[in-house]
Amino acid sequence: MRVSKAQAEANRARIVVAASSLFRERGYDGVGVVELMAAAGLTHGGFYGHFQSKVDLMAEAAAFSFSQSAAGAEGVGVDEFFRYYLSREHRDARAEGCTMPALCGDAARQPEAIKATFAAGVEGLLVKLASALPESGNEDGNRVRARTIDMVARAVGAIVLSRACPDESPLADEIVEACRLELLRGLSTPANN
Amino acid sequence: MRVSKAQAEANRARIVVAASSLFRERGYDGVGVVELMAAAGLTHGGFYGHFQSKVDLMAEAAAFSFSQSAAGAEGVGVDEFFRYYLSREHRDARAEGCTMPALCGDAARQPEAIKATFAAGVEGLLVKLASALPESGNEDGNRVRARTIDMVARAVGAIVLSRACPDESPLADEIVEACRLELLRGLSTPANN
DNA sequence: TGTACATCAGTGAACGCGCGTTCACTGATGTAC
DNA sequence: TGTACATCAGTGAACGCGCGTTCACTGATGTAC
Repeated sequence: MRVSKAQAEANRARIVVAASSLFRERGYDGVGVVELMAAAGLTHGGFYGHFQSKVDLMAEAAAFSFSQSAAGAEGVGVDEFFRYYLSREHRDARAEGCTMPALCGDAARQPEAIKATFAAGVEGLLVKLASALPESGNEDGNRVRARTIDMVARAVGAIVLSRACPDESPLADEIVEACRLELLRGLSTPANN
Repeated sequence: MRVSKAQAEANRARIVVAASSLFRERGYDGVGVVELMAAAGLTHGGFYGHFQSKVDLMAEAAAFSFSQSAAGAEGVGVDEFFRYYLSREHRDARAEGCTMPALCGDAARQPEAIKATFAAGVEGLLVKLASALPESGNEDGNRVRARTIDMVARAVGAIVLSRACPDESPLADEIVEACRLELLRGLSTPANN
């Protein structure tokens, strides 16, 4: 059942796309190779023709979702970015949402290759946000960088904490809302201390 | 090989203590019942005499580590609390550190009983911190609560992101340090916006 | 352009392994007399 | 206080299951002539 080279490449791409969603939704240990391949319309035996190992796909899926997020955030203001990031919609959209709150906990226990992919994803987001931040005359680059890191940590932490609470619990909603308000407030009155 | 009632109770407690560390270090899926029991000096067969299921122990271990953290933070200033929380020591001490950055990602995919335990742990920390916060005349209770939630999210997010970076990478250290500085700065100049 | 054949993407059975859980058994504890 | 026996905490073999990975095979693709 050989398949054209173009078809094979498309199949491979479909595996990566499906994996990036399934992993975000259920974690690296929560999805097996059989299900990963089935989600791309294939059977599991062909997996090792495309990837060296499951860990290999984990890294590639993470890289894909980071680049996808970066593309999606193109031309979006910092304000707008966090307004969506810290929303109930984003919290509930695990499969399509940001990879960081979905998989950083898992990534921390994975091989260095995966952690390197995550670090690159974080760095990419930091650079993008820092450059999109409204200019503030009396701030040096270090301070802008520190504030950007802090904002990302707040946003990731809020989603992580909110998702760990029972579905529909008041605390889950309170967390994303409090963090959104506080973060946006800080954004409108930049570094005055 | 029956054992005295007191001994059995002590054994059970040792299982919970060992589990709370092992789960934090390697995640819920990363430690099996055999290893959990071995860490308490027992064999796996006796597990179901103490707990209904592995999930049961997961909830109990989380409750234990939250109450342990609460006891350890007794009488500690907010300032001092976050100074340690956002340190490389804490980031590297996964097995003994805060349960939130270690297991919230896993908890999000677990049954509601576990998520309820996490929500209770978060709520407990929020109450403790809010009451320990230095009084600020012109802030109402809602604002204090929101700022407390925001601080916890920042701290948890920073540890989560830092641990997802390769060990010894500059970014891993930069994240905890930037967040510590920003958070402490905000603490010393309370809500002026 | 048409034919003959080598290539190789995808299939599905099979591998060893560790998982959570069950259960018949052991033997010290705790109780009844 | 001492003896006889029921209780039950802990043991370790066994269960079915799903995991990541391998491999002999199939048959359409792509190539050589």
